[in-house]
Amino acid sequence: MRRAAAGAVRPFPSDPVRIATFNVNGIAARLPRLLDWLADTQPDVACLQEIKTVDEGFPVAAIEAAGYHALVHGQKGFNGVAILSKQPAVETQRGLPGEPEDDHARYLEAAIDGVIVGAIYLPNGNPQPGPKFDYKLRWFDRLNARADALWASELPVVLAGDYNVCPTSEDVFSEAAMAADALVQPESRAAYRRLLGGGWLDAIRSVQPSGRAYTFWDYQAGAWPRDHGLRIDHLLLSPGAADRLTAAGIDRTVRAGERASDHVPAWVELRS
DNA sequence: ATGCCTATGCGACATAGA
Repeated sequence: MRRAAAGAVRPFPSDPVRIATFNVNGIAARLPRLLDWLADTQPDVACLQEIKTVDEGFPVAAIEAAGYHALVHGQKGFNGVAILSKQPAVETQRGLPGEPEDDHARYLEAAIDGVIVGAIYLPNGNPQPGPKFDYKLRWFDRLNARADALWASELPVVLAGDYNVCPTSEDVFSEAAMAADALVQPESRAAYRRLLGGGWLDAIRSVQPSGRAYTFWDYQAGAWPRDHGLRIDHLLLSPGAADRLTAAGIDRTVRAGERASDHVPAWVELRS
């Protein structure tokens, strides 16, 4: 398959556009793995979560050398999102409106090559019940409001990221082991279902309607070798994007690498 | 019931993750 060379604009406009999401769990610790993955899979857009650095700490030079522009919404120590793109990106939103005292860096959005791409790092919400879980649900409400506004624009939109929700029991290695976890609570699942009910397409499930499609394996308790995973990284497509969907997948083998993130990338391809 | 493991911070343990 023809793909753009690193650093070049897409030379064949008829090629599908690949848009990916990857929770790197620390850009500083993960840079070698990130660069390997970019070189191997050549996504046109990559939404990153948990960069765990301020904007000034982002390795812009290495990312540019790999052929990508970078938009960064960072934070000291934890959280932080970024959007990498081969084509120039125009930022359309930084943070979600609706809660001025919220200082977490969890949302960044840009227009790239005619597609609106939102990078999402939804709050984990543990322990639940409690203030962190309440924050998660409020943040989910704000995301739903943003999704409604984007829907109304009728533009092709991809909302990609770590949603910290296992949508159904098929997305959890063990419902019993996870029963008390914020990721599987009915309120969390209901908020995610509200997006789908509004018409957004869960791209991974649209190509693989059932069965395991995990994107996360804990570092602890041998979760990866036992395949005790979760599906929590999702790409939601508006109708304008869904109409162009040609493929979607999960780069599962990334989890086996040296000093891997606990998440792996997920991606979609949209025809031009 | 809890910790297991990993990353970050101005660190010599704590916080956060999921």
